Amino acid sequence: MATRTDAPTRREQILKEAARLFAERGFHGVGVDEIGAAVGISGPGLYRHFAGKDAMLAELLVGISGQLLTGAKRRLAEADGGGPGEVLDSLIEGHIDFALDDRPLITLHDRELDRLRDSDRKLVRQLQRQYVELWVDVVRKVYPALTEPTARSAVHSVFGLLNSTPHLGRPGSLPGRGATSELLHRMARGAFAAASSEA
Amino acid sequence: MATRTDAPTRREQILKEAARLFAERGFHGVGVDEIGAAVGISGPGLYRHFAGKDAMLAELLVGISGQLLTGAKRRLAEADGGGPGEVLDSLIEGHIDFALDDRPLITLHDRELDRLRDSDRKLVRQLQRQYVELWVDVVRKVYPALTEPTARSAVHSVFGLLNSTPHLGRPGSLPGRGATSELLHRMARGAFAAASSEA
DNA sequence: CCTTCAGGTTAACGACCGCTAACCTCCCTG
DNA sequence: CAGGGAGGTTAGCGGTCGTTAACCTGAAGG
Repeated sequence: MATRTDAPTRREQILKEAARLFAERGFHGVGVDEIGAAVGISGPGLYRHFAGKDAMLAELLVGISGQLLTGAKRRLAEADGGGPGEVLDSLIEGHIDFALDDRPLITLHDRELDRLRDSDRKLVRQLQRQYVELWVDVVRKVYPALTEPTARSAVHSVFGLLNSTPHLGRPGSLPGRGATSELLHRMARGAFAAASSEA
Repeated sequence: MATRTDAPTRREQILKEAARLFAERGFHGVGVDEIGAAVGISGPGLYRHFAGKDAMLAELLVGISGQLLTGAKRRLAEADGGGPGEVLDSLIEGHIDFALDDRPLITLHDRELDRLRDSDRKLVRQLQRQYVELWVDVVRKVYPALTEPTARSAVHSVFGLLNSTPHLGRPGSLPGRGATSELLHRMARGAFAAASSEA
């Protein structure tokens, strides 16, 4: 991934603001004029950069899913020397970083998927599924007692746990990013361990 | 709570279908005609039962928050003889039951709050806060090592975990309700325990 | 210096949507 | 058997919203 030191393009500004607004008020709750105003231009000016409102949402959601999957694959490759526990820790860390850095995107990720065109929705679903399966494989290596369907349920539930950051109040009310990250990490590991232990 | 054996009223039918549709496509994504069609009448007929579309959402969200809080208070009172661990188990069980039985409502609960009138939103937020504080108190009795802000973050995160049921696929793909409930329960306890353990 | 084009602008159209108005039809009750 | 209210219906109004059309402007390039 090229380190981006250059200023964000207009397209990127639009995507960022659109993500924030969609997350705050929902896709249908935000007008194109508002998105335009958020970047200093007016509504129809957006159409110089995107084919339509739907296209912005599609690019956002595909981007999120792809970014999550790509990051996970990279971490899997990088930590290949370590034990499975370290790989799982790396996956958890990556997901937490994403959830803390891009809260609006995390919110969108499981909220507005149905508004996509069929082809885009299928693509996003496929990327999501790959991401989940990647987690499931790692989790089952760390906790071999878990059956595959149970591991999948556990992974989804831990995603729910990690994605709870938007509900943790505005940054400042929570005890600092580092502490929050550590707390979430410990809880995720604890949840997996408990899922694996016999009833 | 009176045991309801009588048939659901038209109002209740409408609320149930509206909840399902709102959860599926978002508040702004559903038209009044669709809600009417879902109960066999046409759009404007709804206005014999509700002041408007907003009123349906308000009644749903206030109802959810109130139901959760009331149930939690009842469980707290009933299990007062037992240890704090049993009380926490009871709270977890109640929340899981609700999440499994009323998936659309759980989805709405943290998704459409901003569409409410100020007064309704304040009411819902107050009920939610009471519910959280009730959990925080119980959790801190079971895990005294937890500071209050940490316990609150942990509670929010466990809600995220328990509310993940809508993402677990349609009922049938998951290993049965009892097993799912037990898995979520174990994971929630494991997450709290891990939150409490030193880093 | 003229052209071109990227990236804006405002005006306006067409569709949709929440809601009201006006009307209809049972069913219950005095 | 009047009549009135509960619970529907359809027609239509008013506003909003996504999108397009038409036009403008400043900077780059030959």
